[in-house]
Amino acid sequence: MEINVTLPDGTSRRYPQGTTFEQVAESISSGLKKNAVAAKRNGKLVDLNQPIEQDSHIEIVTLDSKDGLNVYRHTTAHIMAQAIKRIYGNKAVKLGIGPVIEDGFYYDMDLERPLSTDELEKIEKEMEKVIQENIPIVRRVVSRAEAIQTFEDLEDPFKLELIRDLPEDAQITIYDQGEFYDLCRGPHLPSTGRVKAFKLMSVAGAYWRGDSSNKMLQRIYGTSFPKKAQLEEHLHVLEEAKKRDHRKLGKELELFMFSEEAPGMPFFLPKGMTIRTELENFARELQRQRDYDEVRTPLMMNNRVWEQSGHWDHYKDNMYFTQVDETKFALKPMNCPGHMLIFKNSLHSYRELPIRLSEFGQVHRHEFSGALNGMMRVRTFCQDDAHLFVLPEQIEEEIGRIITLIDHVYQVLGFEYKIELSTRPEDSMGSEELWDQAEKSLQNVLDNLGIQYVINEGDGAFYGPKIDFHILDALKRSWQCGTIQLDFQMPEKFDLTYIGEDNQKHRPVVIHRALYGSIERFIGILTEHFAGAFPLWLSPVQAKILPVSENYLDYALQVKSQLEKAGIRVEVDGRNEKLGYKIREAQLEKAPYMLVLGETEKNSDSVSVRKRGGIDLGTMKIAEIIERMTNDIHAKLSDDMHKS
RNA sequence: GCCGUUGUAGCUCAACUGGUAGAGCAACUGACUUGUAAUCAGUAGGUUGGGGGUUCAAGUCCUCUCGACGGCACCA
Repeated sequence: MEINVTLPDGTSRRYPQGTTFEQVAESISSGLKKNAVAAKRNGKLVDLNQPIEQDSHIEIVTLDSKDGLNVYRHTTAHIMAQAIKRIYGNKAVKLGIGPVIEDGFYYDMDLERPLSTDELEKIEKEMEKVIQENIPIVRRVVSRAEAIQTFEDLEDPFKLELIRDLPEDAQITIYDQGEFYDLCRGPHLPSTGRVKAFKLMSVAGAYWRGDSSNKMLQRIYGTSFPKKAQLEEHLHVLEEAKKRDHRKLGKELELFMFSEEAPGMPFFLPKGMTIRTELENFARELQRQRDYDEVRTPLMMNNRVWEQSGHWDHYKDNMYFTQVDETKFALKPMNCPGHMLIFKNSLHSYRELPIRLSEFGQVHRHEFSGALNGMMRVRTFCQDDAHLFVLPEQIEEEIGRIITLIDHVYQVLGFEYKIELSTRPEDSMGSEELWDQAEKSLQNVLDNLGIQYVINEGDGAFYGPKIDFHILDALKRSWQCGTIQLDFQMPEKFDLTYIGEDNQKHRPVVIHRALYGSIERFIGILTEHFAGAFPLWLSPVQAKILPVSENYLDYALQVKSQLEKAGIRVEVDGRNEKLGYKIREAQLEKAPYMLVLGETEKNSDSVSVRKRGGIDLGTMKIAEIIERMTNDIHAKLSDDMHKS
């Protein structure tokens, strides 16, 4: 009997019933057979060696596709599990789950003792053997009873738990791979010999099923690629990312530091502080133009404020407290309550709204020690925060204006970004109606502006839904920075009112927003994004003046003072060193401009200009270089955006 | 917080199985007076993160503790 097989391009072919996907691939071309790793039947991934019993839409999955790569990596994970069981004993290794992730795979397992990094090499060697043996990988459908029996015999509690949780009608499959077998949905490569390049990356602890009340298993991370060169390339990219690590660059470039005396709390060094001030002033100026009023509120307030706002209920475990004169105070973990108190400080007419209060507000949040990470995750940071008190009918327009503002900031810095809409979390405050209304408004604004976004279910703040901005850095990593949150709760909690046209009290709506999010973290992101070579306007030292010998120090200082008068940040390297040495250091410090001067320059009121990266702009008059630099500084140009 | 790794001079790193801490760079001093990515010589620099223990002897072994790193969990 023959069946009808439809291929992705719409053509259909006839095959005898029971023909395998691999045979179909072979019938199309031998190249396709060679590249095939799995197949799709009516959109569902299946093994190549499965027979086709009915008319189907099929697709041969090759290594070039994401699905193909995932199958390849998943098989690598099984090979790793097999190798580990060979080394440490079949029953001594209890397997958890071993899925594919972004750049590779991992397998969680319970072993008697912790694995060391040296042991990874041993495991890699054994994996190499498994691959050499080119063991066929065979799918086997089993009954629930058989499956339970199999893993009871193996004394593997995790697999038994997985089987127990499978739906009643689920088809249970086991993949056999020589002496090794594993509960698995599949599909897999036809045999172990197909894996060409892999590497085990690291071991780490991971809770069984991601639940911190469960046992901690050992997770082994690895990756694999169809070609050795691709693996090399991947490892190279990781190396490059390491070079850009903001913790390393922050130390080398003297931007910020950390001390044991204040874990997770950054110290800004003079150069880092310059960057921070520039970022703040940039935002400050944009906000000034958009009718924001800047304020500053206390770092700590009476605990009852936090009880009133709901922060205490939701976040007391992450707040810092102090007690003075019998009064319990809390360090602010957010700025909103302070701004609510400012709003309440006076009576407001509907004519005044929207009122936009901004603050560079330093907040403290007690993060778990294991969560800390350089500037990216800290225990104190500055939010470029603002709260907009608006009439209900002003919500959409105000949000639209904030979106435009954030877009402008990211464009100046050269960031692409993505938008997410986060909706009501489980642990939320207030009525369902208000939440629905708030979510609807945010959605409306985005839809009306024709903005693409994805919905992040249940990820909103406890007091309201939010629009999050995720920037993509130079290495295409995504970071949540800007945020716009719509809040009907705080106005209730603080009983905020304005006097309406009808002379009655009405409740305003609050919009929380941040452009950078955390300034500390944003600086960390910028450091990695620019690999420390900040755009001119952000550079701590914009020009480094390099006299060719000590004899020209006086002239160097003259030039310095002229540039300083023009508002340019300059340093003179007056040390008794050769020019090449000073250039090398200025380059390592990533100064955007190096101004070399000696006899010729001194006699002509000029400097010899070398740009960061070695581009020689030749000799320029002092006035010329000042004009060029001040123009670029004001235009906030990035290196790659410069016209000449 | 949990699992694992780790902590030596300002920085980057060395010191075999326990035998009394060393190099490069930086700093300082001097010589050279320098033209586009490292001039030469000399000097100084450390209770080996901190506490306790084992030992004739601890950077090295044990223990407690603090920090950092890689993950997990958490992330208003």
